[in-house]
Formats: sequence, structure tokens, C-alpha cells
Amino acid sequence: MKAFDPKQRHTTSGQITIALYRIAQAIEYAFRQRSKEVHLSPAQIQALLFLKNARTHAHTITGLANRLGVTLATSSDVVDALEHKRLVERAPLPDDQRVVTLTLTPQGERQAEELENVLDEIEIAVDSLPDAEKTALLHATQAIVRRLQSAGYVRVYEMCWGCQFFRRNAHPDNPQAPHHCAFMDAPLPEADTYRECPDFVPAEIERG
Amino acid sequence: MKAFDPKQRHTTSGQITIALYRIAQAIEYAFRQRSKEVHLSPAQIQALLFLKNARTHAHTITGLANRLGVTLATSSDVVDALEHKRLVERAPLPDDQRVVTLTLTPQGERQAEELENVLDEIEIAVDSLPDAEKTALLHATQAIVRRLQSAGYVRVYEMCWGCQFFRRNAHPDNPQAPHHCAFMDAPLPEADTYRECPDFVPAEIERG
DNA sequence: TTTCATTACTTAGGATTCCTAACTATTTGG
DNA sequence: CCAAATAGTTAGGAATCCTAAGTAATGAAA
Repeated sequence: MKAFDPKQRHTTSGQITIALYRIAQAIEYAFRQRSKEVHLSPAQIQALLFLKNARTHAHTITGLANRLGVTLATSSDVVDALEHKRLVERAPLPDDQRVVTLTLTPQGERQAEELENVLDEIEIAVDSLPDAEKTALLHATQAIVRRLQSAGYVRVYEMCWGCQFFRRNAHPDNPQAPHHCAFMDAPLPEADTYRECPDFVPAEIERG
Repeated sequence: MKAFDPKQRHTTSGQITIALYRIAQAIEYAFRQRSKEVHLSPAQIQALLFLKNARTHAHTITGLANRLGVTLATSSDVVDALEHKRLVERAPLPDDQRVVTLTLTPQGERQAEELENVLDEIEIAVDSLPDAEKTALLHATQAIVRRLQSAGYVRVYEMCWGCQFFRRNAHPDNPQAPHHCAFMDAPLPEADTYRECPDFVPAEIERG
């Protein structure tokens, strides 16, 4: 496969890949633009958003490294910068003195909230599609994300998949909500299962 | 809009935006991984791919800057690095001594070719979708790219749209190929119009 | 044709990202 | 209790990315 070679770009998958690449460029660009206004780097913005939205137990150097897809050293660098700007604070975890917990300061909190719309321009572009296309697009992109996640290319925090309380396909005859959340004890629509969940608890690792 | 706030992530557009964000992360990750193997930075890889696949007249510092979505200074930096590695050469354009043309050295050419599959992992994920979904996905992502392009978030080189030879919707009754290419004098399927075209010539700028 | 604005790029300086490698400290597992 | 594993930090280095301040070369107008 050579998605970048226009002469070989006859396959649908190749063309889609290039389109996704371009969207990725636009997303980077959006972060960089916002970056300039706020005097925060793209990595710092993403770190703040992570700390605001992910479960507390993930608020560590390692958690951030996973989320950003970088090494521990880089994660530590980013936190250094944010700590310097008094947006984040480090503290050892009482239970395990090796792990450093990260907390947003009040200013950090405010800053993070202000940044949650970084991708508005993307969302606007998406929103301009007809509803039917949006439904299809949601389904397809989420399927891609799932694949990429299992290939180790992204870390998706807080999805129901992988949650201890998630019962996959517990209602096979309910197309509206085929899954089940044992925490809320309620049927779960497909679309909900890919969102960050406040009640998420990691499932036990399967044993061979 | 606050696509990053899970509590507000009830809209389809918001969820799609997050999925696209995650795919973007995976794409960056793919570049970074490859980066390590090849001793080339992600920006350098993209520059090589640009030089291999874009029209020659775009092979300048400015052309690269537009393509990467960075400033001229950054574009110059990247070329410095590539020149150092003997993958690219600078030369003044005879017609206009201000502009610097960029050419791949033979090694640069080889290197670029080797890199064209950087996004294989993404393409594999895309390819795992059923055909019907792929068609829908192609359509939707290209529509998004077009929007983002007109908002100035990405620069797409070499598409028929904006080409001097492109006749939009010249065959409204031919759903298979509604457009027309005046260079090839042939009907043009929608899908073809978003590809890099070897015969692309920029259209005249419209006058108010 | 002289001059002024524009265009294409470069340079300098600075914050940050991102990595690898080596190291410290803590916890866990025989 | 000690070795191995885990969580982070530090150092060192290449590169990205920016702004601001140049330098040529070109173009347009007076």
C-alpha cells in the first residue's frame, strides 16, 4: 500500500486514508492556532483537556503519556511546563509513593474549560453533513478507532468496552440498545459505549 | 460546542469529532514510529512525500510551508535538515531569483518512495470496513476536507476543483461522472476530482 | 528611472517537544 | 529479605515551531 502515491490511489481505502490524513493536518493546525492565542503548546492543551475529562485514577505521568502516545520522559516534560505555568500540580500518591498524581489548579481548570472547543471548526465541518451521512460516519470512524486502538496506535480512555460493568450484546433483540451497563443496570445504545464514562472501572485482565 | 467535554458529547457531530481526533492521534503516532526507524522527523517525512507527489511548480519553500501548514521560517528549517542529510537540494529559480526550488536527490527519491506506506496501519483499519461503509466514508470525509480547505485549515494540492480544466457538473444527468475534465476531454467521476492530478493547472483568480 | 511596496526567503533567539539512556526510589514476588 | 519490576526524573541532543528583524529581487507607479 502506498496511500501517498497518487498513481496508486485508486482504492477507496487509499483515498479515505488520504482524506483522514488531511483532516488530521487540520486538527493539528487547529491546535496550533489556538496555541498561539493562549500561550500554551498543543501538547499542553491536550494535557489540560485530558486532566479535565479523564477519570481521576488516570491522572498520572504514565496516564498522560499513554493518552498522548508519548514516552514517560516527554510526559514529564509537558507536566514541567504546565507546573511552571501554575496550571497543574504534582503530588505523590499516598498508596504508592512512586506514582505522581496530577491535579489541575483552579486556573488550570478554568483554562481547560475554555479550551474544550478547540475543535469547533472541525465539528462545524462535520455538522454540515446530512444526518444520514453523519450516522454512517460515526459508525465508520468509531470502528476505525477501535481497530487502531487494538493495534496500539491510540489509547482510548473510559469507553464502556473494557469496563467491568459492560455487558456486550446483552440485548441482541434490541437494536436501539443492544448492550448493557451493569453499574446503571440499564440497556446501552451502541453510540454511548464509546464515550468517557464517569463510572468506568477497568475489567479484570483475561487469563490465558 | 465542547467536543472534549464528555457530558456534552451527546451530539453525533461531537462524537464524530472526537473519533476523528483519535484517528489524528493515531496518524501522528504512525509518523512518529516510522520516524524512529528512518532517522527522519515526521515533518521531514511529510516534506519528502510532498516533493515526490506534488506538482513541480509547488516545490518551493512557500509551497512546502502551505502544504505543511507552517510558517516560512519553519519550512526553511525543515529544508535545512533535509539538505544536511543530502535528501533535498536548493536552487534558485532562474525566472525569479527570489524563489528557491527544491529537488529530491536520488537518495531523497528512494527514501520518499520507501515512506509512501507510512499510513498502512490506518489504511488497514479503513479497509476492514464493509464496502458500502467505505463508499459512504469516502464521500463524507472528502466533504469534510473540502469544508476545512475553504476555512483555510488544510491546503489540498492538485485537486481538480480549482483546476483550469475542471468543468463542474458539466454532465448533471450522468450520476457516474457528473463533472468534466477539459484537458482530457472526458467525463469525470466525483471520486476522481479530489486526487492529485498530473495535468493540473491553477484556474485564474476570480475578479470581483 | 527612481522609488516604494511587495514577495520570497533567511537568520536569530527562544520555548517546547520528543527521543534514548542512565539513574533513583518504591513496591512486589518469590 | 533481595531481586525484579514499576514510576518517574534527569541529562543531552535533534528538531519543530514561532515571532521579529533582516536581505535580496521583483513589480508598479510616479
